[in-house]
Amino acid sequence: MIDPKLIRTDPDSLRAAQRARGESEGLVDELITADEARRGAIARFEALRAQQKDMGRQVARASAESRPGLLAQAKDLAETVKAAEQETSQAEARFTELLMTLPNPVFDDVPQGGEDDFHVLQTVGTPRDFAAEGFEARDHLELGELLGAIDMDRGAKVSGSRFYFLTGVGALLELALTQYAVSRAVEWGFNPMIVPSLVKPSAMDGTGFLGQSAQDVYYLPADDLYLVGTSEVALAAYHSDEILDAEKLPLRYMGYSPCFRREAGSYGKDTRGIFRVHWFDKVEMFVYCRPEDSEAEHAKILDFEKSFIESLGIPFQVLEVASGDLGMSAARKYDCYGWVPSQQRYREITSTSNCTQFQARRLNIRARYEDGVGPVATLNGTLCAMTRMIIMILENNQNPDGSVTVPEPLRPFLGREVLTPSAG
RNA sequence: GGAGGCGUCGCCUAGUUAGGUCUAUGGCGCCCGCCUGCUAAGCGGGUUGAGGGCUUCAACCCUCUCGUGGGUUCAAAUCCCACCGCCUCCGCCA
Repeated sequence: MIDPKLIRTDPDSLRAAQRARGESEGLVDELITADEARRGAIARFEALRAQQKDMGRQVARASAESRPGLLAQAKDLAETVKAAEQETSQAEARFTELLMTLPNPVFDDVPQGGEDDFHVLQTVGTPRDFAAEGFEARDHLELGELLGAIDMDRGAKVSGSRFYFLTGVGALLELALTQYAVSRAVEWGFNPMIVPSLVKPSAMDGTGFLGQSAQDVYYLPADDLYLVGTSEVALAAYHSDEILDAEKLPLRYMGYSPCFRREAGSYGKDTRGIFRVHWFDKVEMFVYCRPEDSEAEHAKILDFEKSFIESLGIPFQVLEVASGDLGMSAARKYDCYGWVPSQQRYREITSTSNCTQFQARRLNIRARYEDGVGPVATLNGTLCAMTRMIIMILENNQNPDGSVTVPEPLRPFLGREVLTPSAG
């Protein structure tokens, strides 16, 4: 069930939003036509149905003489009702189909353009000058191999390209990062959740991952299940078909799960190491809130991300992503890009999206407000994507001998201050 | 995987064996009122939810809702089919 209020609100701003994304404005007109058809069909059907019910009562009470005549009438009516019912369900299906293809309207002040038109909002920290320190920075894979932390060769042997094993201190590092991330999230009031990474099509579609990004998703046809690319999917669908208590908003969840990505469009890109892999583990933040609070909640999530990255001593930039690169569900998106010394540039480590009411409408998540029932807003944000964060930590904290200094906050969880190359 | 049982309006529950004011029973809980110095008890009333219409609000009207989706029928909580979920037992397994 889709909340039909969506397209009655303001067709003009929907058209503008479509323009901003470089998407078809005609879709909006089609939607409006489909909605009118749908409403008309429903009204006709409901009226007929009322008639039919009334007639049913008459038949039940009818005397033996009047019964046959009434029955004949009722029979005719039943056919009309059936036809109207079919028309209604077709009109509904058409409307839903169109609505599911409509991306979330982008906020007006989002930078226009595509992948390269992001705005840099902030730069935090200063990249180390390795030349001045007298040595050349190793990349994360070289360091990982020296430390006995990353094994790509056997990853490829066992599972194929873009798979890895984290070994020894590598495994310990991920576990420590996980513990640290979870402890911070809990401290900030997020309810920790370990969530399924296989979900039904309704969950995948509801979160907006079966649109343009469908080719990036693993699908298990034998079971009609999808492997999630982020725990956002399970966390969003968690409250699907529910009416939440507005008093309890915002609801803040932290999800931990493996994430699977086919990386279909990225052949030959970032093939070295664990930067771009088919599977990684991630601690994710997810928030349900009142629509009018979504921008404030978004800012909070971004602050949490910044605070987490900064606490690990990684120089980074905060970007606001441009309209054409937002994906289907986001009305606004901020990415944090961490410094990668071996590449001499900033690369994505976190991403937070304000999906406003988009996912809530598709997943039928509402709340009971003072003035009635309506959709909530949903937001998500990366707290710690393990592989990317491991890269950042290894490269930014490396020493000339190939050892890596463990960032202060991780030490209690890792039980050591420095990772040293293994003798063998 | 095999066998059996069960899904009713917050919770429990009647109704399903002969389909028809079921326009869903009763209890608990909750809400309002009465009573009371206060509380409890007692008494009276209300209470499934969603969508839409109308509307200042309220009232009122219509549709849908008995796990979900189909089917049979003039008419389905009730009959038929499929699916989903839960429980018990067996097998297998972490």
